[in-house]
Amino acid sequence: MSVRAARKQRVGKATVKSQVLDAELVEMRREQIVAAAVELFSRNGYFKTTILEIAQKAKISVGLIYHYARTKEDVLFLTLMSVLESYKREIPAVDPHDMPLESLWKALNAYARVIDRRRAAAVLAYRSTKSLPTAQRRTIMQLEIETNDLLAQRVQACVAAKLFRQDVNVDLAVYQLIMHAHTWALKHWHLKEIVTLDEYIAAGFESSVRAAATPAGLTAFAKINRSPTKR
Amino acid sequence: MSVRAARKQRVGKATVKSQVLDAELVEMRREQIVAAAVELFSRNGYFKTTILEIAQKAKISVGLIYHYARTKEDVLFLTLMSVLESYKREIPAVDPHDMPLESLWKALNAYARVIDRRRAAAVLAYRSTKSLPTAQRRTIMQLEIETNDLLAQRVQACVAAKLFRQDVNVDLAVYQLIMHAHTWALKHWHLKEIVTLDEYIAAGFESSVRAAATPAGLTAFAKINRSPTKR
Amino acid sequence: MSVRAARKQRVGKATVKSQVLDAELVEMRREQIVAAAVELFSRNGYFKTTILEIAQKAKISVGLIYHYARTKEDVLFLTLMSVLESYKREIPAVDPHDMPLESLWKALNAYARVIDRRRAAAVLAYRSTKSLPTAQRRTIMQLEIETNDLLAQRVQACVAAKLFRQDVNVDLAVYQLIMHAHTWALKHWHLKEIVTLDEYIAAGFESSVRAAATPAGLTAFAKINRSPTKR
Amino acid sequence: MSVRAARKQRVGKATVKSQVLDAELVEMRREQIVAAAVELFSRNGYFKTTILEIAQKAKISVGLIYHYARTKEDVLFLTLMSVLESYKREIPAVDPHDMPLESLWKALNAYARVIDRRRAAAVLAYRSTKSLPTAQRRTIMQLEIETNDLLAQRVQACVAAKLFRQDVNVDLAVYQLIMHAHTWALKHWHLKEIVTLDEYIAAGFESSVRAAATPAGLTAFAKINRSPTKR
DNA sequence: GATGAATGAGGCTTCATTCAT
DNA sequence: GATGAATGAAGCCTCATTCAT
Repeated sequence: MSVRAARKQRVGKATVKSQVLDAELVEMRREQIVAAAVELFSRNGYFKTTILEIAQKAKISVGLIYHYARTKEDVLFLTLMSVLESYKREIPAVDPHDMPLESLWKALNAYARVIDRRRAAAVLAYRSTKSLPTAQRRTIMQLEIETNDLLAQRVQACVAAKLFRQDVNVDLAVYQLIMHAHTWALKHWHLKEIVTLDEYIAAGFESSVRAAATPAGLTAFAKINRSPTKR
Repeated sequence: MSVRAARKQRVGKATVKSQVLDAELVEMRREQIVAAAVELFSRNGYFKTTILEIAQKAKISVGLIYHYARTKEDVLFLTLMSVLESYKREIPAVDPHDMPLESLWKALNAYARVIDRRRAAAVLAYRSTKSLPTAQRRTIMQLEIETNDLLAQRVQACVAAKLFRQDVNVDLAVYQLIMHAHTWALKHWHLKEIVTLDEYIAAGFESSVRAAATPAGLTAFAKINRSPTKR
Repeated sequence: MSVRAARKQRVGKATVKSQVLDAELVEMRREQIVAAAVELFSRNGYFKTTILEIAQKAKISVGLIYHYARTKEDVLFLTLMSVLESYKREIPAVDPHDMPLESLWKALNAYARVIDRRRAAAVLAYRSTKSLPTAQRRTIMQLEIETNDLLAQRVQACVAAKLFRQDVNVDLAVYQLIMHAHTWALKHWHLKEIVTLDEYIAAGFESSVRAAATPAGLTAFAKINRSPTKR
Repeated sequence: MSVRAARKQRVGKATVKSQVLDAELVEMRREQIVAAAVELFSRNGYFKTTILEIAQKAKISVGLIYHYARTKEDVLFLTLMSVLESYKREIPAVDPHDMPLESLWKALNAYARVIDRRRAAAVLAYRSTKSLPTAQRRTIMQLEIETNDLLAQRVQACVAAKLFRQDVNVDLAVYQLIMHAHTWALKHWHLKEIVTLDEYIAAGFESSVRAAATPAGLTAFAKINRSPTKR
C-alpha cells in the first residue's frame, strides 16, 4: 500500500485523515478508539460522551485520538461506519444449494440477529447520523444502500424465479425487511414484551412474502415455514 | 381551574412546572416556545440548538423560557409531547358507517399523513427521546402506547369481524403499521425516490392485511382497494 | 410628620428611600420584609437568598419590595439595622438603685441574652456587613458604637467609683465585653459543648473585672458573685 | 507518592480532587490559584469575586482552575484551608527553656501577629465558612480545633505548674485568647483607633491570666510583664 | 508516536430589577 | 398601592482542540 494510501482510510467516499503513517497501526488504534466509542456513544449518546471518556476507556491519551481522527465528528463517523460494516459483513453469501426464498430468509435472519446483538449501536445510528457533516452522512447512506443491495439481489432472485410477482417494487420490499429488523432495536422496549426474536423475524418475513408472493411463491413459503431455519 | 392546577400542566405522568400562575398564559407561551423548538430541534438537533436561538425564534427573552420550563430538557419534553399529541389527535374517531377494515385503513392513512407533514419532528423523536430523564421518557412512551391503542382497537375489530385470523398478534400487527408510517419519515431520503406517499401507505396496508387476513378479509380488502380513500 | 419626613426613614446617617408616602404603612411593610429577610439571610446567607424568596415568605409580591427598598442591598441594610437596633433596645436603662458594677453586670447579661436569642442574626452581621456600600456600612458601625456606649457609661461609672483602676482603657474593656457576647454566637458550635450560657457570661464578666478592678472593685465583685443576677 | 495520592490533596477529612496527575504541579498551581483567591475574596468577598478574576490574577485560564478544583466552592475551601494552615504553622513549638506562662505568651503573640498580617483573610473566614458544604465546613472547624489545641497544651501546662487554678476551664480560656486575636481583625476599624497591636495583645493576655491565675501565677505574670517579649 | 496540561469560546441558568396593568 | 410577568446581563462550568515535551 502506498504512503498516500496509508494516510487515508478510504471508506466509501468520505475519508478520515490520520497523522500517523503506519497503516496497520492506524487500523489497530482506530479499532481501539471505535470500540470505546461504540460503547459510550450507545450508552450516553454522542453529545454527552466526552473525548476524554473515550480516551480513558480506550486506555490511551486524549491527544492520541487526534492523531487518528481530526475531530470528534470523525470519531462518530468511524464508529458508525464500523457498525454498518459489521451489518454488511454478517449477511452470508448466497449458498448455491439454497432456493431463492430460503436464501432471502437466511439473509433476513442473519441481519436481524446482528441488529439484535448490537441493539444499542443500531439505535445510535438513528440518533446520530444527522450529527455528521453532509459528506460523511452520504457515505453512511451509501453503505446502508450497499447492505440493502445484498437483500435486493435475493428478492430479485425470487422475482426471477416467479416466486414473487413481476410487478413487485423490489426496493420497497427490501426496505420493509430492513426496517423490520431495525424496528426490533428501535422499539425493543415494547416488542420484547410481546414476541420473541424468532417469532418477530418469522412474522416480518411472512408479512413481506404474503404481500409479494405468487401462488408458487406461497407454496415455497409454506415449505420453508414447516421447517424454519434456526440460528 | 385551581391555582395548583394552573401551575402544573399535566402531561401523562411527568409534568413540567411553571413559575407563572395564569393557566392560559402558560398554555400560550408554551405553544410559542414549542413552535420555535420543534423547528430548531428538527433542523439542527437538540444539542446543537441553543436556548438563545429558541428564545429569538419565539420572540421572547431567554429568561422567559425559564419561567415556563425548568431546564432545556424540559423544553425538549414539552416539544416531544406536543409532537406525539398531535399524532394522536389526528387519528379520526371511528366512523360507525365504516366497515372495520375501512376504519383501519383510514386510521393508517391519517397517521401516515401527519407523520409526512411533520417528518422532521418524527425523526426528532427518534433522535432525542433518549436524551430525556427516565420519568419523562416513560411519559413519552406512554403516550406512544396510547396512540397505538387507537389503531389496536381497529385491528381488534377486524379480528372480531373475522376479517383477520383469530390468532393474529394484534400488538405486533399494530407495530408493523405504525413503524411503516415512521419509516416514511426515517428513510424519506431514499423512499421518496422509489414510491409516492400514497403508494407507500397502500403497500404497507396491503402487506399487513395479507399477512393477517382471512379469506373474507381478503375479499373485503379487494373492495377497498378498488376504490381507495384518497386524502 | 411632614411629607418629606415620611418619605425618608432616617436611620443614623444612611437612609433608605421609599416610593410609598404613608409613614405607618412604610413602617409596617418594612417590618414584614425585614422579618422574612432576617430569617432567610440568617439561614442561607445574603447572596443565596433571593428577593423572590423574601417576597414569598413575607407574603407579598416581588414588586412591592421595590416600593420600600430600592435595591437588595437596601433590604440587607434595613435588616441589619433592625437586628442591631434590637440589641441596643434590649440593654436596660441604668437602675439608680444598682451599684455600678451590678449595673454593668446587668447590661452584659441582657446583651448576651439577646445575642443568644438571635444567634443566627448576630452571625449574619459578621458575614454581611461588608456587602453594603460604604455609607450604609458606616451607619451600621455607628449604631454599633452607640450600643457600645451604653456599656461604656457603666464601665466609666465603675472607674468613677474607683472600682476599676483609673488607667483602664474604657473603650477596650467595653470591646472585650461586647466581643465576649458575640463570640457566643460566632463559636456557638463549639462553646455550647463546653459551657452553659450562664457560665459563659459569668466567665467573661469575671475576666474583664479581674483585669480592671481595684481591690475595692474585687470586693464588690465578690459580693455580686455570691448572689448573681439570674435571667 | 502513589498515583492515587497524587490525585488527591489530603486536607483534614474533606478533599479536593484534581484532574491533574503530577503532585508537584498540583501543589504549585493551587498555590497560584489560592494566592489570587485570598486576595480577591478578602477584598471583595466570595460571591462578588469571579472565577474569571481569579484566573486573571493568577495569570492562568479559567479552564485551568477547573483542573485543580471542581467548583468555585472548592476554591474557597482550598483558600480557607490555606489561611487556617498558615495560622497553625505560625505558632512556634514550645521552647523547653521557657516557663509555662512565657510559652503561652509567645504563642498568643505569634498567633495574634499572623492574624494581624492577614487581617482580611481572617475576616474572610468569618464571612465565608458558612458558604461551604457541610463536609468541608467540618474540615475547616477541625483545623481550627487543632490550632486551638496548640494553645490548650500551654494553658494546661500552666495549670499543671499551679500557675493557673486547678478548676480553670481550659477550653474556654483558650477560646478567650483565640477570640481576642480574631477580634483584632474583626473590629480593626475601631480598635486601631484606641490601642496598638502590642498593647492589645498585652491587654488580652493580662485579662486571661488575671482571670485564671493563682497567686504564684500572678507573680510569674508580673515578671513577664516587666520585660515583655517584643515582636 | 504518545502524552496530558492548558486554553477559551460558548452554553445553560439565575435573578435583580422594571413596568404595564 | 400592589402585582407578577418579562427582561437580559452576567456567572459558572464544560469540553473539543492544541501543542510543548
